[in-house]
Order: sequence, then C-alpha cells, then structure tokens
Amino acid sequence: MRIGELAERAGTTTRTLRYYESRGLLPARRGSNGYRAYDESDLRLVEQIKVLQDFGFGLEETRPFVECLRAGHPEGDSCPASLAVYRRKLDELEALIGELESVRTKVRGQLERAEGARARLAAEAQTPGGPDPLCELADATPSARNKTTMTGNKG
Amino acid sequence: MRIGELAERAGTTTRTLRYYESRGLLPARRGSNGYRAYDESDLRLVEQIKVLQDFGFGLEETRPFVECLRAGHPEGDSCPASLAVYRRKLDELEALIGELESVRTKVRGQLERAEGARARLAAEAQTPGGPDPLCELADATPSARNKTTMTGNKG
DNA sequence: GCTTTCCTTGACGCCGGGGTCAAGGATTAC
DNA sequence: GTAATCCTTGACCCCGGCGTCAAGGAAAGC
Repeated sequence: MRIGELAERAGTTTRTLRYYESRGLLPARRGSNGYRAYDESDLRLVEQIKVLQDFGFGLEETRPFVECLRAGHPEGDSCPASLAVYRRKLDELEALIGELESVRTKVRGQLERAEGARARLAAEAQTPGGPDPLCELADATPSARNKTTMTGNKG
Repeated sequence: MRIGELAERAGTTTRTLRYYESRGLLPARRGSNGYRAYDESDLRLVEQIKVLQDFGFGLEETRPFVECLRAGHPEGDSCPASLAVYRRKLDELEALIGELESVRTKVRGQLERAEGARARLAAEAQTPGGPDPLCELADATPSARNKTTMTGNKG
C-alpha cells in the first residue's frame, strides 16, 4: 500500500504520515520507484498513534507504544514502558484537573463578587440622593467573539 | 516611572511590557527623550493582566478588563464586557475539565486492562506447559524523562 | 501520447507569549 | 570624562503538529 491509501484508511493525511516518519515513528520501506510502501501492521501503528493523540498524548509519548507494536507485541501497551507512560499521564491529568478546578473556583468567586458590586451600584442609582459612579450598565458588546483554547484535547 | 521600574514592580520583564504595548494593551506616554513613561495606574493594569494570565486567560481576553480600568472604573471587572469574559471562561473550564475527566477515565481503563493482561501472561509463564509470548517483563527504562504539557496554566 | 493523479523532497507559515541578541542613543554614578 | 546602566527599535528563535505551496518524477486511465 502506498502513502495515500494508508492516509485514507487511517483517516489522516500524507503530510502527517511523512511527519511521523521524520520523527522516527513510522519508518517506511521503499519501492523501486522510491515510493513508500506500507502494510497492515503500519496501519495498526498509525491507529495506535491516533488513539493516543486523541487522549492528548504528545507524539513523543506515543513512541513506546509504537515500538512495542513494532517489536511484535499484540498491543501497543503490552510493554512496561507504555504502562509507565499511562501512569505518568494519569498523574499529569490529576494535577491539571486539580488546577483547573481551582481556577474555576476562583473565577466563579470573582464573577459573583463583581456581579454583586454592580447590583449594589444599580440599587444606589435607584435610591434618592445617589449619584452614579456607574459604568455602562447596559450589557453591551455582544460582538466580541473569541476562540476557545482547548489545550491539547480534540473534539 | 520608566519601563524598567514598572517591570520590576510588576514582577515581569521589559520585553513583556513592550509586547503588551504592541498588542495595544498598555499604551505609554513618551518623555522628551523618547523613553516610555508610566504611572501607578499603569502598574494596576499590568497587575490585572497578570492575575488573569495566571488564571489561564489569553492576552486578548484581558483586554476588556484593561479597557475597563483605563475607562476609570475602580476594578477591571466593573464592566459588563469583563463579566462576559468571566462567564465564557467558566463555560470553557467546565467543558475542558469534563473532557479531561473523560480522558482520565479512559486512560485508567486502558492501564488496568493492560496490567491485567500482563499479569495473566506472567501467571501462565509460571504454569507448567506454558510458553512465553511475554515481552520484557522487567520494568525497564526508568531513563525516559518527559516534559509536562500544562496547557496554559502556570505553576 | 496525453492528461490527471499520485508520488518525491524541501521549505515556509501558524499560534501565544514572550526570550534573546544586536546596534546604537540617553542617563547616571563616580 | 567616562564607564556602567538604562533606554530605543528590529529581528530572529522557541514549541507541536502539522497545513500549504512549489518544482519535478512516476504511474494510471483512455
């Protein structure tokens, strides 16, 4: 099988496969015409990489799995080095989730505090004798669109 | 105050402050010598940016807060546009945390399955009549070090 | 034979938030 | 006066995972 077919069957692009090869993850035999030649086992390699990438693993982190498969083992995680990556990743996930939860709590607190402050100002504005140190109270600019930074995980 | 002093007082670098200026976040007056001149209110701007950056906000997301402060409001989140950013960020955090938890569950499952498979193979290896389709059972290569991808949040 | 498609390598672009020179002018300390 | 700092702008570098040309050879359909 040539690179185009492999890419299609794996649901990726030729560029990506060449990139993997350049990183030493997916070495390819060459036909007499110089074209890369792949077989079914290569397809399994690429699929393994995809699964891990979807988990948010970096390419380097997929290497033990790929080497494990290439060594002839039935699954990419049949080798201890792969298990070590799983464990390290779990630790990282725990840490990251914890930090994000902490941030969420803080941002929530900030939002509630700020909303409360605005509510108090609005009330004073109603009260006789109240001036208005008030901003744009109208909820303005719904035009501000942003892109979400998803930090490594896909959709 | 000149840029070096502001950087030091804000706990950042001159490069960063110039970068903010280039993004339109921190416009600076200029002295007759061409040097940037800042005052205390600029320090507050930079501090506001820092807080939000520590929350994992992108620079663009700090803009409403900064503009709110520059408009003379007591706090960066005194304006509705800032509150909108808080809310959007909370939604993103929820979504991201949810995805990470999902990944964590899946990786955990993979790890347990793979560990179980190895345990079964090890047991068979003990059993009389068992061959060994076994890999490197010894927990090898503690030498593989990696860098943690923390996706936007600092330490 | 001719066109279209597939393949090859190489090289630049992107995104965010700056780090890190480099060359030259201003200020300040002594 | 002069050396050590500070300031200025400009430009390239980093990371990860590719996307996107570009120029040219091979293969396949008709």
